[in-house]
Amino acid sequence: MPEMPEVETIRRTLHELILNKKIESVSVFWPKIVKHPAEVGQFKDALVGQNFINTGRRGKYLILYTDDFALVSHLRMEGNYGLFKKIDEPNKHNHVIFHFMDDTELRYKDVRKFGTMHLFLKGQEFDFLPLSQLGPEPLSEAFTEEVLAAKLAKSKRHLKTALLDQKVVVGLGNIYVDEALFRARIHPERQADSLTKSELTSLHKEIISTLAEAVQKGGSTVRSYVNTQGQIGMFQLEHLVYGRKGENCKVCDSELERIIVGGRGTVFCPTCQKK
DNA sequence: AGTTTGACTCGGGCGC
DNA sequence: TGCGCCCGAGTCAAAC
Repeated sequence: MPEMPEVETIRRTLHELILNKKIESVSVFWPKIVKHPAEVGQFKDALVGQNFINTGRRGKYLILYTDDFALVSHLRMEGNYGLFKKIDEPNKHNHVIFHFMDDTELRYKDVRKFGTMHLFLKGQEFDFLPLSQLGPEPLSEAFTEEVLAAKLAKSKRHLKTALLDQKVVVGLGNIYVDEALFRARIHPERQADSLTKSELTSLHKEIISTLAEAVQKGGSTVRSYVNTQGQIGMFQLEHLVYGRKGENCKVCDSELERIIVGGRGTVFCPTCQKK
């Protein structure tokens, strides 16, 4: 479940670990993870001799930059990276390994194997899917209330569904969308184009503050997530609704309900978030 | 064009 | 204990 705060935390902790590491070879044990280039052999060959020189993030995508390439990595549910000694015990869920010239290697671990990797020539990564169609970064100046309002005004979908659409704004997944909607006191099934000006103001503000706090707390550990240093996040302690079905609302003491919105489990407070 | 549906990716966990 | 089913997150293509 890495959403934006978890991916950002992984990026920050990974950055210093792999900076200036030179790739000697790459092993891919589960080729389906590599979506581009089409041939896994090209993926591996291209990276030989490359140094990791920077890291980036776009929405929930982690980007690892080498001298000539951009490796765009989506962690989906349980993907994660770790730096290990080559002599360290292997894990059966390590599907891609970047072997460095020294005695270390970067291991991509993914129990569900849902994650994806795309390798592009540096500078071209934003010209193709999966990065080419993404909406604004929620913690950037591009994400204004006006931009959010304009996108929602064009949509008759449920508000929650619209907010999970990465063309509207990137980074929100099932955890943070429920948290932001609760903080803004708006029902997840409100029609996206029905929000009042003050609701839009509140929603915009709460999306930003929820994500910013979550980044600051190192993300949310719900089941398996840890950062690259093996540390869990702390924002799950701040969750007001996600994973709290049947528990009492921390604001009004009502019992929190769980419904399905757009096929996604959704927890909200029927008193604080009226339709 | 906007929206919905389905496909796709799997192993863990649960029910029987 | 073992088997089979289903859940879950997110994206994208196809259908509507």
